Amino acid sequence: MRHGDRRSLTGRGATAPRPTIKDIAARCGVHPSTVSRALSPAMKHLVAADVAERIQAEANALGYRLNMAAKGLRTGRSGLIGVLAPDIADPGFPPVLSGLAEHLNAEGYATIVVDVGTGGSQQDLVDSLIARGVDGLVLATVRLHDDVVAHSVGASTPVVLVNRVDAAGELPSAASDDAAGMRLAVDHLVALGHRRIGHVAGPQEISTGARRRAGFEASIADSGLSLGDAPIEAATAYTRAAGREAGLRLLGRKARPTAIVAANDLLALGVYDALAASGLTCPADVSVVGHNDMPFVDLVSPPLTTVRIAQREMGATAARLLLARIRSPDAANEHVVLQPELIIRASTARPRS
Amino acid sequence: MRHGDRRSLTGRGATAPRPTIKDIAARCGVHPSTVSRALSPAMKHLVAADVAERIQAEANALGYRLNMAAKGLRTGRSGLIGVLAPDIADPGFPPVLSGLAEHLNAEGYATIVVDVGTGGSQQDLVDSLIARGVDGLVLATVRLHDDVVAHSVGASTPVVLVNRVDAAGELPSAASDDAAGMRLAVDHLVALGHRRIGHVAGPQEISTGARRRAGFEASIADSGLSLGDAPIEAATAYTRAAGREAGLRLLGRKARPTAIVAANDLLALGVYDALAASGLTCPADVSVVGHNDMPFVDLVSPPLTTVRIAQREMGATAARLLLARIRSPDAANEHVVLQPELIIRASTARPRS
DNA sequence: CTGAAAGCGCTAACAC
DNA sequence: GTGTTAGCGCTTTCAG
Repeated sequence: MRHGDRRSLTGRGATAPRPTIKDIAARCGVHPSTVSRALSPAMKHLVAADVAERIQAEANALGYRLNMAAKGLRTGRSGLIGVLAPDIADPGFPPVLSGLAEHLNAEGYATIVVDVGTGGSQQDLVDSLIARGVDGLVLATVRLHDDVVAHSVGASTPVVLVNRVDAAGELPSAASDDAAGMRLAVDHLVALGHRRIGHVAGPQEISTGARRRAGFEASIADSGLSLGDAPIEAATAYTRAAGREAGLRLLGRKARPTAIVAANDLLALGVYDALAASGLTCPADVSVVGHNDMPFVDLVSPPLTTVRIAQREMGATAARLLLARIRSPDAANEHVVLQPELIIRASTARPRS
Repeated sequence: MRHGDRRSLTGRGATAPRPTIKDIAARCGVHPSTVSRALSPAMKHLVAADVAERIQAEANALGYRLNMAAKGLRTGRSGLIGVLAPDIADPGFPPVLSGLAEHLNAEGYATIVVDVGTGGSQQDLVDSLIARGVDGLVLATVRLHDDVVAHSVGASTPVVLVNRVDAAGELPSAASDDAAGMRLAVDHLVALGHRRIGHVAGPQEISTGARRRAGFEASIADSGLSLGDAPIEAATAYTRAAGREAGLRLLGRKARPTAIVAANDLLALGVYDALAASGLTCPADVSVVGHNDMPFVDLVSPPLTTVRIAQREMGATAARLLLARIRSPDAANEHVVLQPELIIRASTARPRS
């Protein structure tokens, strides 16, 4: 189908209204419902081949486009999926979104992404998405104990979580194995000879923050190290600035750690800032490990050793879970946990002896 | 308005259908149209205060949400804006999107973003957005000579361009002043003493690629340098890999340039790769300048000197242009050009004497 | 195989 | 101020 043979936008003059199935019906001398059938792949078999062809031709000539709002009103399904994103400018999120959209588009759904930063409360945004008739919701923003979760459980619109989970595990989710990621990081540092390893934790009301912290503590204990030699400072947000603050606090401790594992890459970059501010160098004085492997951390100085999480796959999985929920709303809760991978670069080295 | 006092999602049981104005009307003993009026801020003044209040209360109690599809079908306006993005994972785009969405949300519009990478042809995506009834379109993907532009001119759905322009300037646009940006870059290098300055150009079918190249040539000429000493290699795409290839070609020239200005930051990072592969160091052997100032280029090694473009403002401007177009479709074409700024970091230095 | 009729939820004339 | 009526564009029984 070439583009030239339909007049999509132009050609009808700037003011002509969009053609409807009625217009096509009139020109073909058939009833609108016949046009509807001919133009619907699923119902096309119910109409005579020659008639269907004539209708199709006329539709193309007119540049006809199905009105999804009308269809949605009639069928009760909009083909829209709402996505609540933490902050679209956060470099960590786009890959997830990309995996999500790709999967959803393939099934005929369009995604409408709302940045939580710019709007009102999370619940209001969810409500406005519901008002738009979304067939499902993907939340990438929930806190461990979050009102939206309570409101979403058993709701008529299916909801899945991505990148984060709720404390009670009441909603289906696709997330990375945070504990495994921290184990990878800690084991790597221990193998290098580090014995005093600090942690810049993420916000504790967010599952990644809490679980990575817990994973850190468990790994330290399992390595036979004392938790007393594993100081933790929690950052107030997943930002470079908050990482710097927490990093500074960690470096100010009496027994300065020889390595720091951060709950994510942004925090790790903040730790770089703290190191610079303290006149220390990485990895000579302090080794640093991040989490997520966001774009370009291989280019910073020094290139960041980090735990790579499967972001695109996480998005694709969330899409799959949501689609399953839409088809059978009462299916059991599935929590998909994706395995991370340690990417060793130049920010980690043996401690000074 | 607290969240507790409405039951939005839960509380009606998982299977109950969403309440409609009819339900509210029945419970309040009024006609549906009265409910419609009471719930519409613009029409509320037409209904008695006490009745309006009762209706509002009942709506809250029921967790009623306006059905936008139905409203849109009736009014012909969906409150949806379609955005065609080049690649959501490209770190340059999110700030634009963020500025766009913020502005649009404030006016009650939701944005539906489609990644051109994952779908079919650009025109098909536009058509599907039109089928969804979008009130306007923002294209961040057009090439200089692009069919979509021809199809969009005089179309019934307003279209604006962001970050890019079409060759004939037929559509309203918000973009950075590419020529001014290149002048900033070239002047800076000339002031440092460079006399052989190369350019890694972007794809020439894209306005930024073509205009930055033209701006580069003009600046070189105006600086009194010979174009013979200003070799240019065009990259095939705005990617780090393409930048590396083009950079390698530039560095392979007989008279190697002492400085390279890249058409964007991703290409500049590719030039870093090319330098590393050639055993050269930046800025000692070759200075590098990027364009866009995308997130974290201040952290790469060496921190990148680059031309900062006003991305959020670009998005906000595009939103403004689109809203203006929606209100008066026949307004004159406006091309807003935003001024860039040179951010000097450590990738540029005096040439070796 | 095709036509007729009804209605999804909402708004906007137009009455009273 | 409020009710009545009609219809946006589409799908889907139900007849024939």
